[in-house]
Amino acid sequence: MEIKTKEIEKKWQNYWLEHETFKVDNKGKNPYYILVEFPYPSGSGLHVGHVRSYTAQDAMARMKRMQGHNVLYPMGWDAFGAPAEQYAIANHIHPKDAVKENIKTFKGQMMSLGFSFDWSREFSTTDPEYYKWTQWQFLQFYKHNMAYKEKVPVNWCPKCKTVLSNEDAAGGVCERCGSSVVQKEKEQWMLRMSDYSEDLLKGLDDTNFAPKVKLGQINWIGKSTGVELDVEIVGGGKFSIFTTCIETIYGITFFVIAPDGKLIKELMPRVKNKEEVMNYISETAKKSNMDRTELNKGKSGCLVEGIKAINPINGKEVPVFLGDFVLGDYGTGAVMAVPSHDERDFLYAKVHNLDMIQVIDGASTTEKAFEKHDYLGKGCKLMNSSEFTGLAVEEAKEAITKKLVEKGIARVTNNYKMRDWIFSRQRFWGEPIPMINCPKCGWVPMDEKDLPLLLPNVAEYEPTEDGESPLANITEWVNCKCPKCGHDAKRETDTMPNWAGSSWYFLRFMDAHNAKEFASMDAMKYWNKVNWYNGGMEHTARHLLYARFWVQFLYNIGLVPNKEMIDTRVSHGMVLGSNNEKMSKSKGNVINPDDIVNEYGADTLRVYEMFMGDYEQDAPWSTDSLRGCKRFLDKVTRLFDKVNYNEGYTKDLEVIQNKSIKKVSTDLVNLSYNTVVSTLMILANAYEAKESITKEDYRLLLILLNPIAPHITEELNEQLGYQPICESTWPEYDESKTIDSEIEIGVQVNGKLRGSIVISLDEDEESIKEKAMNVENVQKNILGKEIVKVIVVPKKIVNIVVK
RNA sequence: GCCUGUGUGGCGGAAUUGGUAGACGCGCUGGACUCAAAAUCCAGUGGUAGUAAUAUCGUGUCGGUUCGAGUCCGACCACAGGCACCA
Repeated sequence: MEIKTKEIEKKWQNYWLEHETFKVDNKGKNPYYILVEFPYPSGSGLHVGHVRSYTAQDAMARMKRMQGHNVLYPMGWDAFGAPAEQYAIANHIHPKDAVKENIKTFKGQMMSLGFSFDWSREFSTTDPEYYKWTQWQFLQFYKHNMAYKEKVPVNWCPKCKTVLSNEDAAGGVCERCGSSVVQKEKEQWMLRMSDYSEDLLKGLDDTNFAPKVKLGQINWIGKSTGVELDVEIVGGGKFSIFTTCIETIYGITFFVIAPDGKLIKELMPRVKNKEEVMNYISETAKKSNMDRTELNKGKSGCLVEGIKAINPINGKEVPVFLGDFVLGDYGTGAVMAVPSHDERDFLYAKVHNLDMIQVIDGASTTEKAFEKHDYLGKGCKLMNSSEFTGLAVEEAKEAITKKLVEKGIARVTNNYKMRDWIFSRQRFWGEPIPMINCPKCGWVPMDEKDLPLLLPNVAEYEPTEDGESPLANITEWVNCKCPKCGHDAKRETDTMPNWAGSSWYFLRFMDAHNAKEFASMDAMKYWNKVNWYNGGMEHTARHLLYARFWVQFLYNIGLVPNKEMIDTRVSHGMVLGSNNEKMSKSKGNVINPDDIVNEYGADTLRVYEMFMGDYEQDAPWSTDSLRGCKRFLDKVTRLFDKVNYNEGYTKDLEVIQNKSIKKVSTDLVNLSYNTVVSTLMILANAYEAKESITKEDYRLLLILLNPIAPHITEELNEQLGYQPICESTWPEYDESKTIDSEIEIGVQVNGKLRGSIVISLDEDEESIKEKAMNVENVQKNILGKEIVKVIVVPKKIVNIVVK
């Protein structure tokens, strides 16, 4: 049998397209929704990493279809974002044109790999028919008081001239351009995501996310339970602090407040060293949160002269400091400092030469101790704490809380790390925020019937110097009438973050061309949930949380059928370069899937990417291993010439065939793609060892291999004279035929392997023992020794214990 | 620092509930076929010793539990990713 790879791959890709093999309707039995993260269509084309996850889910989709499921496996484009905008600015074209080109490239590449996407549901987040609904949903957020505009300290990238969310400014550098991020105050649209902290936490119970994914979400939400405590200021006024260690309250020797918070502004009139304080505040403003929290181990800060605070438990007056390690937007923006029992406070106290009072006995308070982390005082008792002295830490926590709560100056509260979602971007290439600023009415939402609010059709634009969106310069676009009073007004020029469109795209796939709604309730009820969502680990915190928040909001206003619309979430490892580093142009280790498809064929690339390693772990590229997969497919092809004219299956292949069906069927849904391939290699090897095999033997191998290598298997199957595999059913296995009648088990003496015996499945223990004892090498090792006991583990092992 | 992963041959990696460690593939060595090469096929391939049977060591390190540990427990080390003076 000779196979012309390029021709047959094209042939079957056309067949699937012409027959609309993978197009699904929103009806029928067993709906099953498999989703892979849709790509950002960058200028560099499809990455071999995309091929890995798309192939994996494609294989699952193909099997599920053959098993009788109505499988939705859609694909689209997440095409708003900075790179397209920057490319467009540099080349003086409209980003939509650049995006159109890139999508064409991506789609062609995907086509050449034979993915079984339902292309009838394709869309891009940049299509006006799509972003109309993203804007519409924003209006729902606004109308339900979930969107608001507020001046907040934000991360500012001086190069991109835009604000970044905390997530985007990780490491103190702009995720996009690498410039240092500075802090700046700016009016931003915000979504009240923090209102959903508890729901987002609880909702995880209704999902089947992988444990590490759930943990990622939990850590991001960052719930902690503690006490919010009112602190009086000498001479009037008060502020609040949040602490999780209220039991150390007698150890307070100072308070620290955030230089970027509201409190210090309020106190300013009473501050004696205004100049010093102002200087420190402006110094802090230059730093990103990362600078403040990580790099500044020196514990910078300054005393706020003229302000003294009163420890509410004992009336003691202590000084108040500014310290940039306290963040204005977390907790209350102020902390109580107990240098004896908190490492951070300890270091701060050392630098500023402040008092320390030990209040937990046995928890030592030296630098060494903090290094060894024994300052938590677990199981230790309180000291220097008035009537609470002698209580264990946990008891004291409860008792002190009770007393303060009864006094009406403290509340038990939960605090969450997760903040509201900064939803504005000062960019051109995003969904325009459909809000109008009227000098008379203030912010007025656009009329829903006027959506979509289209981006202007201009190819020339630059970011403004003051950081406004490029849209601000396009006056004919900006100027409009107030929908409420008709007065001259101006549009919001900020656009949405690129997370917006991806927060609900999986809902749109359920009903991709609905012109009346973002998706009909009927369609969403039919598919019910995304059964299986695959993506990169880097998206399991941000994107997944945004998407869940978005869905929960839609659920609360009655627009989606479930509070969680994604059931299982799994993540895959990266495909690294052959040098074990991330692929990048600068490192010269990039593999272009087109080259591989051209030289070896799509099937070979698909098999290799499944075989390259543990799907959930990173794996380096190896062209040698790829060639091995090509050889495997050649071997499968050669087996065609072994086919005889006998009916049915070959009897003595029965066990390995049933084993293979079982293994492939289960491994394909357990992310064990690499062992699917090895199982099929073993099956092919077994076939090869035969003089000849039957048509049905051969076809079984082809069907099992089809999800991973769909082209070649369809072709060989057709040559055999069968109907296409994609229109066939998946084989079932007979459990009783998956077990060999005779198996070999090891024999150990004192836990060391000394030989092996072959036993039948129903062999009784006595007979097994006898066989084990008679093994020559076992005899040698037990000679002259007392047999203490003989352990026989059925079907596993025999261990003879001697002394 | 914290959280989460991951450490198994020359390489990628296998190994349901603890039960013959290294499946499968790559690479390498030797051989067959060939004028030759490619392709293919056959044999071998964790280290050490030995012609061999076999012995011994061996799943990041050190301990422990067990008849038996890659797998369980306790300390630690290294690497990767994420988060963070989070009070």
